[in-house]
Amino acid sequence: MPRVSAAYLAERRAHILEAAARCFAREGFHRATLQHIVREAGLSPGAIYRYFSSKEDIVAAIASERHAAERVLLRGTATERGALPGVAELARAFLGRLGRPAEREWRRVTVQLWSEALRSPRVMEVVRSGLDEPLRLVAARLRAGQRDGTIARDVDATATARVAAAVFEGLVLQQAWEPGLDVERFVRAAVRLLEGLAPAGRRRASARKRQARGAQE
Amino acid sequence: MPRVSAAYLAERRAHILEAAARCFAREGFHRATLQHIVREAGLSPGAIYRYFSSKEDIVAAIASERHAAERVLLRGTATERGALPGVAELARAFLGRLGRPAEREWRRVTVQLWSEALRSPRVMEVVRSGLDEPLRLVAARLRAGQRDGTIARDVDATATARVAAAVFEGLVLQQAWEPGLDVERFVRAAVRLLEGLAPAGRRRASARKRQARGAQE
Amino acid sequence: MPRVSAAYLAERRAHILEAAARCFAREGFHRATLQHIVREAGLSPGAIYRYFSSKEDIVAAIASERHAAERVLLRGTATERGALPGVAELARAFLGRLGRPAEREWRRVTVQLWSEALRSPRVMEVVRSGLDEPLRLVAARLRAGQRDGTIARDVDATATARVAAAVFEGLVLQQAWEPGLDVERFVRAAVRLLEGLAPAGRRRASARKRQARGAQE
Amino acid sequence: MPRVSAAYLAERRAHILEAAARCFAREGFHRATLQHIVREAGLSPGAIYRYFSSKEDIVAAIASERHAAERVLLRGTATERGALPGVAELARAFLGRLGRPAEREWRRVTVQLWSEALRSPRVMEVVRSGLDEPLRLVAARLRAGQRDGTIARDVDATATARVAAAVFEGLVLQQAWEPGLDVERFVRAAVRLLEGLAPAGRRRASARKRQARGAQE
DNA sequence: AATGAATGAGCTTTCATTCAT
DNA sequence: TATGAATGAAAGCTCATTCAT
Repeated sequence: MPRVSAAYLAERRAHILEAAARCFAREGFHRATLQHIVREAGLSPGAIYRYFSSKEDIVAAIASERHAAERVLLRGTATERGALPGVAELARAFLGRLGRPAEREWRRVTVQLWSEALRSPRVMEVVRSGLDEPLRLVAARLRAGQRDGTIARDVDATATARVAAAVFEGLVLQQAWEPGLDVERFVRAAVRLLEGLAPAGRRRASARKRQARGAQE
Repeated sequence: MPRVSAAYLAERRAHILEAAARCFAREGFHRATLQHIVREAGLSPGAIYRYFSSKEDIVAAIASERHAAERVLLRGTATERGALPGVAELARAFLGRLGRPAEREWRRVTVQLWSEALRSPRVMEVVRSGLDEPLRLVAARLRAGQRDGTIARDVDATATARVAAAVFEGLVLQQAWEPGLDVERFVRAAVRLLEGLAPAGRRRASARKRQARGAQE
Repeated sequence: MPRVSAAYLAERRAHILEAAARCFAREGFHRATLQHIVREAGLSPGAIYRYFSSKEDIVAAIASERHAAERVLLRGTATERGALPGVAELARAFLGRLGRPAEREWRRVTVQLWSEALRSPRVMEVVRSGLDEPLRLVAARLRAGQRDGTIARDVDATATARVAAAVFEGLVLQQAWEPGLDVERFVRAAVRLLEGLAPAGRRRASARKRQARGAQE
Repeated sequence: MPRVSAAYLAERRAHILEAAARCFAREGFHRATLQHIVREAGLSPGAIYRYFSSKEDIVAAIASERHAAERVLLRGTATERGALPGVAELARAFLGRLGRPAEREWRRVTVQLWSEALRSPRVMEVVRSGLDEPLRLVAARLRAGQRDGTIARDVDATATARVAAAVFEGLVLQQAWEPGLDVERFVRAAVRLLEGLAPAGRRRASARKRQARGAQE
């Protein structure tokens, strides 16, 4: 099948990546053998190696794809609204997406990428650069909120952004372990925490509204 | 009628686990071979198999040890103080401990256990039961705070406990990736978030104290 | 009804063989992959297989080409002069040619063909028929020398021809290992040995001439 | 089978080497797979890798063993006799040994080592150091002969030693190709050539003796 | 209780060859 | 004719595990 289009090649590559991701989600990077991927992709070993130079290359490519998808998601969130709602929207975008059953596979792969990053500089680079941009963005929004008075001045924007990222990571993890987790509820609790960053005086109104609903469970 | 004392056996077992943990931290569960562990422990393969039935058994044992250590830590935190300070103390105990360089190895192993849990029911069981107890404890303290008025009624204690656990997990992860991370600052930001859970009226005083210091960075 | 001329085909074939020989000289028959040859020739795998039915076919073709070239060289040496000078000329023709840097590649390929012949009847046939003709020719010249009195009667022409061939082979080998080898000097020493085949009485004159120069090193 | 003697280990190693040599002689280094060697040795792949770190390591070890054996052979030849007989003895020792059917396998392996040396620095080193010592020894004996008058002054000892080595190499090759070769006759012809190095005057007597037998074939 | 040589299934990767285009 | 993506058998090698000593 010679002289095929670039689109065909890209599609083939994506096809392999998807097959590999399914295998990795199911069995882990190390248990999933190339034979599994070969079978899942319906190809031959040689075909795989035409698109990727090694198994690790596939892992790194998956990390990259994931990273790219998150970057798109990140940039898609509006910046127009107030700082606190902006961050909350970000949280909903990221966390909410994870709740979708279709993402189940990705959550499992993501957790593995975290651990793989500890061994593979290539994966580490992808994973860390995937963390840095959200960190900067959230910190910037928090600082904007401090300037326009919607966020208390005593908040450490940089460190709080890290905490927010940690919440996201922890959710990915807990959901990977417990697919039935109630993400909506988790997200609401996270957003409630964020609202505690508002200056003391400004919290009254929203607090009262919420009080009406009452605590759950 | 054992030829050697139980203490000797326990010591041997612990010795192997420590050697294995060093190997796992250094190379990951899958890259670390039994030969590496054998070398690190200064023993023979046969000796290892006298104490553990398989490599996975070693991994599970490490997870258990970790779990037991955390349980001790958890139970060591006082319940006497008010709810919010109690949770904050818990946060400091767990998060602060992670900052110690000596724990660096453990952080790396922990992240790997998370991903290993996805494949191994045994590890999963240990890891999840290690999460459940803190979850219950934190939720209970939050509810106690709601009863005594130090925590707002609109807070979802159960979900917030999960968010708190997520913050802990995210910190473990970020520190594993970036050993130089400023944990103190991270912990302060996390505690600040928790304080936002206080009822609107009660926050004025502490907020003003903090305002004096100003935000960092 | 060929679409392209026979000359074009032959040229293509030769082009591939040259590319293959360069690869073989550089990496050996077994390390050199068809992909290497494809790249070196600037063609596609399919194109190669249009001219050769297998990798081994290329090897055999290279051996044949080499053989043909040597046959030409062999027939080009004059038979007119006396027997001993005739053999010496042959030696000079063969050995001297090897000294040329351009032949370096061929020496490496030749040594590999020798070893390949042990496994491949096709290569063996080519290699041995390439040895037989020189063997017969040299033996014939030695016998002619015995008839005209320039070579001692006690010389075993057939066996001596083999020894002469061995000298040639050994030189190819030593030069393949050590490209800087002083071939001229080697050839002189070999010719000097041949002169020892002259009947005792006839050696005086040439011996004295040489004595003047003295031994080297 | 733990804690075995060093002798057992050495024997095991030798056993593997012999099995490998048989495979290599039969199929060549590249065609002979580890599985072949495993089967021939009656062991498992893992067992082989306990003694050798790679297939190439086995090849190099075989070259070394061969080299060591030749060194012993070389040193075993007397130096007491005159120079020319000394060299002739050397020739007989080396060449004669090759004629033995038991050495057939070794000849085939040797030819392959020559070609392997072109690709493997390790093998090259072994092969070349195996050539250097005989070269020096033969050259020294030739020079001794020149000093005591048994070898003509016009002989280039160094280059002639190389020619002698070439004769040896050529014989190995020709015999590998043609196991039925009459080595005795080849050796006699080679020795006859060496005798031509005697000063002109001294050759009369031996020449006449030989004349009686006459040329063969 | 401890040793460590041995096992062997199974890993990732290669590469001569094919054939739809 | 030529292309080059695809094949798939088989390569070298690893390593968790066993068991005779």
